Amino acid sequence: MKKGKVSSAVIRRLPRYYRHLDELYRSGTVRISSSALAASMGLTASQIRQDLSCFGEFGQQGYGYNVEKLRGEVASILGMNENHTAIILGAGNLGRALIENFPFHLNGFRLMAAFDVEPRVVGTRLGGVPVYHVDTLENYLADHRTDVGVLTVPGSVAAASAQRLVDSGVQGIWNFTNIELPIHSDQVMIENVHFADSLLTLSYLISEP
Amino acid sequence: MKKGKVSSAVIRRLPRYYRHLDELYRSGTVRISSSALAASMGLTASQIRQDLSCFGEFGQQGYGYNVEKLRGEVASILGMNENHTAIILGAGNLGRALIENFPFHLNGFRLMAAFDVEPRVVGTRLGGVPVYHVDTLENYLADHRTDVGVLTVPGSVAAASAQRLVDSGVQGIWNFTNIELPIHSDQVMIENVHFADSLLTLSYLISEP
DNA sequence: TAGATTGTTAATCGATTAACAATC
DNA sequence: TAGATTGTTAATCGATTAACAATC
Repeated sequence: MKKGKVSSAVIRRLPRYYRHLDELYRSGTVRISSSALAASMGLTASQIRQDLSCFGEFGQQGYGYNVEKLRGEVASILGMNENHTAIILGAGNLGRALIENFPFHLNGFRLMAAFDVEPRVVGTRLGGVPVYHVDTLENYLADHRTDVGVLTVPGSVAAASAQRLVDSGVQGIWNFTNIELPIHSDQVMIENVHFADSLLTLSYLISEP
Repeated sequence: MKKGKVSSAVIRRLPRYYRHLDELYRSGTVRISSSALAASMGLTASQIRQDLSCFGEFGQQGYGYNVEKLRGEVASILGMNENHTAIILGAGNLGRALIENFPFHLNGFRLMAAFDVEPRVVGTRLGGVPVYHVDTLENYLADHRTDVGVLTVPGSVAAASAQRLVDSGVQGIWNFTNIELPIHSDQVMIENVHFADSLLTLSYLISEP
């Protein structure tokens, strides 16, 4: 039964469900029970059933879940069928790594353009994606509906770049800078990928008790 | 008062505390109260005091916390003073981005070496870090105490590479591949940076209600 | 049908928040 | 001293787990 508000704990688990279901699907598994999925993911069957019940009834008593169907449902819940568009700000090493290696299309996104200031890269294409000068960002965004801006600029210009994205009306920012963006708008969702936080967590875990 | 077991929710907040305290410190702030810190981080003062009390008593009634001291305590809790060493497997785009741009030393790590198979890069240096052939990995690890292996190899060799790191006795793996590593050892901590999970979370948040 | 397994309600557990005595 | 703020204990809230009737 569709509920109003889904907790952030559940939302954070959804991509993992998708990943596991996709793997099961590609390995040819047709059906799976909540307890089998739980065992393979290191969760409890109860939790999986409870999580899924936030969005609907996808299983069948005595049978379990059809893998292909459930995978599709989770994809749909995640918005993977909504033809999201993205642009990326910053075509340095990390930006290039994402442009050339990250499979945006497998996650329901089309990466439409990149923006940078470096004369050697502006005007070229990286992995099929055109690179424009960042001065033309607002013009581009006015003409092309863009859902997400990927932020891989230097920290020194992160806040200003984010503000430009917000002012141009993007819905989400995927932030790879080490800055806590000073954006507090209900209109814009911010998802941070803080490498340092991740490494420091690992540092804690391997350190002296 | 030092407690036995610290919840993972608390651990995940520690790097953020460090980041904010470091920023306060560098901006010249000398003291801060739990409520002021809470306001600036979007938490409650209660939570901050509760979190810190897992590790000791760092404040003073009527005064609050000395920023420099608390920053140092959190750094120490995170293991930032333990001279951790790391190597990186995979010097492709993403690997290079980390080698050249990620400030390992600011997080208590020294990045000692990179490993790859590509003849054009093996034998060179990237950002001051020597690149060796991955065939020499075990020899290197036998001779150099290494705490963390950073995994930026293609997904197809991720599991095998991780196993080699584990067999050579690293304590932690910082995993950037999109694979859920099939390592289940109490000896090795794994920290995943799953880009796709992060983007799909954002996808959910900006999608139709 | 009998066995299996769901979706959901109730019970438990853990994490966050509130309150306050201690004290700088 | 008086005001401020801690560390900690108690209360609340939310998330996870257990149990079970419904049913394929």
